Amino acid sequence: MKKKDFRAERKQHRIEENKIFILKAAEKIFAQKGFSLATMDDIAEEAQFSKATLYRYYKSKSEIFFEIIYKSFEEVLQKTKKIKKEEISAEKKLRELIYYVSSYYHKKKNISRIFIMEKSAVRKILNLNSKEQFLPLSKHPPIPAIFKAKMEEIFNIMCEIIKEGIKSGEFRNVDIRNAGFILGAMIRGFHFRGPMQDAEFSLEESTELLHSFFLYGIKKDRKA
Amino acid sequence: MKKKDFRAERKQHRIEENKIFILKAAEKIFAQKGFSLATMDDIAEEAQFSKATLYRYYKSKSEIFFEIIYKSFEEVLQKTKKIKKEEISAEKKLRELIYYVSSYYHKKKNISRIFIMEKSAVRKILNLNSKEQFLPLSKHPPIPAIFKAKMEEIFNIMCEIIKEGIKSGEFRNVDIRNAGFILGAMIRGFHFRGPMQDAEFSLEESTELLHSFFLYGIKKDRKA
Amino acid sequence: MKKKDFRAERKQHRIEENKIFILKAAEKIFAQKGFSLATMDDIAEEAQFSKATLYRYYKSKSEIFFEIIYKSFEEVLQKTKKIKKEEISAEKKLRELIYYVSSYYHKKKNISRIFIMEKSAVRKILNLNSKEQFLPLSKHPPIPAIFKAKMEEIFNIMCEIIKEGIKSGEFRNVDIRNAGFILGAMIRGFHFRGPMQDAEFSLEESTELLHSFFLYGIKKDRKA
Amino acid sequence: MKKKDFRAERKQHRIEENKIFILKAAEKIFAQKGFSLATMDDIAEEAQFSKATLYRYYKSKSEIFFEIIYKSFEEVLQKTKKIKKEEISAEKKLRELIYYVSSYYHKKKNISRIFIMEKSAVRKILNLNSKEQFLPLSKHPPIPAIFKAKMEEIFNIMCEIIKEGIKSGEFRNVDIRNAGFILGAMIRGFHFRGPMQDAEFSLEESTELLHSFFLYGIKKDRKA
DNA sequence: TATGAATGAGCATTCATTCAT
DNA sequence: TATGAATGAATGCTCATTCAT
Repeated sequence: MKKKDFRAERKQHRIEENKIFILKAAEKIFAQKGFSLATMDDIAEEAQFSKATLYRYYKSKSEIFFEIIYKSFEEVLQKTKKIKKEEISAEKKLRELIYYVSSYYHKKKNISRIFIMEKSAVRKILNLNSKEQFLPLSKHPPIPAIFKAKMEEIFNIMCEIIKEGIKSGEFRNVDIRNAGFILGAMIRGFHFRGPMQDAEFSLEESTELLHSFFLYGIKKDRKA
Repeated sequence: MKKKDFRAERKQHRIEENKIFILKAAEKIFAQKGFSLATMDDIAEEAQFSKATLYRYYKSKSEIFFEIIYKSFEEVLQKTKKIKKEEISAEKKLRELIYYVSSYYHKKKNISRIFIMEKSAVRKILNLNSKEQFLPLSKHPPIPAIFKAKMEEIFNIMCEIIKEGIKSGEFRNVDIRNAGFILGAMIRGFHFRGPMQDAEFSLEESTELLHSFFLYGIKKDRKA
Repeated sequence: MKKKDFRAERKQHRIEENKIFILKAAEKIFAQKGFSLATMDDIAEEAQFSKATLYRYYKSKSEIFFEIIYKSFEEVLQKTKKIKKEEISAEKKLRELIYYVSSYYHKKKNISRIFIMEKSAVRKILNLNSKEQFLPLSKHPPIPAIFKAKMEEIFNIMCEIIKEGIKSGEFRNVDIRNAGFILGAMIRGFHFRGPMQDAEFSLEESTELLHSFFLYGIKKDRKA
Repeated sequence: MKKKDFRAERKQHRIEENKIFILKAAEKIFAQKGFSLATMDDIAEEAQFSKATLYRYYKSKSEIFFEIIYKSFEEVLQKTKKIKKEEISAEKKLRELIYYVSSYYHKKKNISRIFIMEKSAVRKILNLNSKEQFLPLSKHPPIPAIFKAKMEEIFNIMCEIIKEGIKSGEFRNVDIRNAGFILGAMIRGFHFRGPMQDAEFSLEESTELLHSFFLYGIKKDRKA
């Protein structure tokens, strides 16, 4: 009995490993080529599996991409939650947030690019994966909803940190959601430069810069 | 002789008109579908030319895209120069700049997305225009000097406006290029939200928000 | 003006020719391999066009097959109508009918095989051409009215010929539709032998045989 | 020793059972989808075995199909022989034959369709069983003697029944083999209607119809 | 010049079959 | 023995680009 359990477990483990391996390979390829230009052959070669094998693990190219994005979101959400709970000043939380999101963008720069940018590709992907949306077939709930929800959750946490700062008197009494928006935009925009702006900042420099400008602005004198 | 000149001129004019017409059509399609998903058939249909005719005017799909981007840059550069020369405070110039760039992004949202984001599409595009280059896959493609130059020119103008503000005492004594960077990032990031964030701001609201946060930050108290 | 008309006409003609050429090639291939085993590559090679060109003329493999069947039906229907109108005895009409249908089966043996036999392939084909239909999987697919109508028309003409014969006193007073059914079955079955029955009859022999056996089944008066 | 024998026997028995079980499943799937469209996955799922296990019992998809057809033939042959030996009039034997063959077609409708119709599938199948043969594409494949022999045996029995009838004065003095041919054709054609002819006859009705039409074609003496 | 026609090179996906445990 | 995993070889279909008129 035990043996069998172990075996099943190991098998499950192998499957999980392979799926992750494929995901890694796919991520690399997607990052290099974007969604449309990436081919299953590329991914297969990178993953050192045959193309057909890819299809044992994932139903389609779209599903692979979907999975990558999904895991990304989840990861960011978890980390963001953790930061929020720490017992430090709002300003410090902000810094940590900026640092983490920056590092995330740094790591996943190109994948997130695709998601944020290849608008109609993404639309296609999500449509394809949710044509059967009227049937609760797969484990993933109706697609756009889940992403939207996760995005909002992340955004809300950002807002709450800002709120804390206002309450504690650290921050001005700005519109919270607008501020959240601006912060998100700054970080995003900072890491999504075009293919020709190559000024390089270290993670620390990036964080420092973003943090400082978001906190202080550039105006010399301020009324409130 | 004169007659011929006129004829040639008119012909040249017609050609120019057609090229622009094609560009407009292509822009619309690229905006809708991104680079990879847009087909020459789509563009031809939109432009009401035959596909083959497109190839009379442009060597390739890539070249069309290239041309669109190129004209965009030129337009932004001219406008930016104009703003700089106006006789108003740096703060006001900044506001105008934000307003203009925002409106630009608004108009060309999807096209600029593609340029900024579809990294390997861009690589492909630009390669075609300079076939001798075999680039390493890992880095930004070596961009034709012309683009780089234009970008820098735009960026420099932004920096000069900030510099003016510092000189005139309007702005804090921040690092100019960093500030320019942050400003660019904010605007860019503000207009490049993912496919599911749909908060909408009017152009005026956007400008106000960006301007205000860039100027003042969110911190309540400031030392310098 | 005239020139243009001619040109357009000639062009239209060329298109029609090519379509027919492709159809011929496809028919040959389908006959050799059946629907599923026939590939677009096969057809393209046979037609001496590139595969992509096939798709200029027909939207899909299914459509090609569909077209072949459709034209077949039409041809048979026309011929059948003509036979019915001739001013000869019912018995002779029957013979002509048998002769014609036999020659038709002979020519199109394998194509008609596919249509009559590759049930689920046909279902697939026809579904594709009429997506609006949601069929129960268990039964015959609701076929485009057009096919059903044509088939019935043909069948009805057969019945009418039999009816004529009964009225004229040539035939026994059998159930007309049953007799029609049997006649159809005889001819069909005669020409659809398995892949290992290779007794060969000439067209005349086939006709004679079928006619004689069918007739002496329903003929009222007989010598021997 | 004895023990071992039992074990071996039981094992053999299990194997036989499994083979039959697989055959049943395959038959169902083939009937639903035809040869080409049926996948080993389908069959495996239906048989509740793993795909690989199928290959333990049969070398290929083709072999499975082959086996199904083979058993069919054998069954028909046995039954036909039995009918022939019965001590009843030729007319009655004919009726029994028609009844049995009809019921057989009814049961195996789709399988027999495939065999009779999917010409090149059959060629493929049978080739696999005799790899040395490279056949011209235009003609019937050289079929294993065994099939041909069985078919002929069945056909011969039909002929002999007709012969009996002629001898006994029940039937006209027709060409025996031709009559056999026509009978076969009638039954076959009756049960192989296209996908759109859906007149339904009960087994009894079918038999009655076929018998009556065939008989009154060859019967010497008739009342009406 | 303008364009309908033609195509080579791909691409996502499938499936019969083999392999390793 | 039974099977989950792996894959080579296809296959239908697409699309940027070229050709011929």
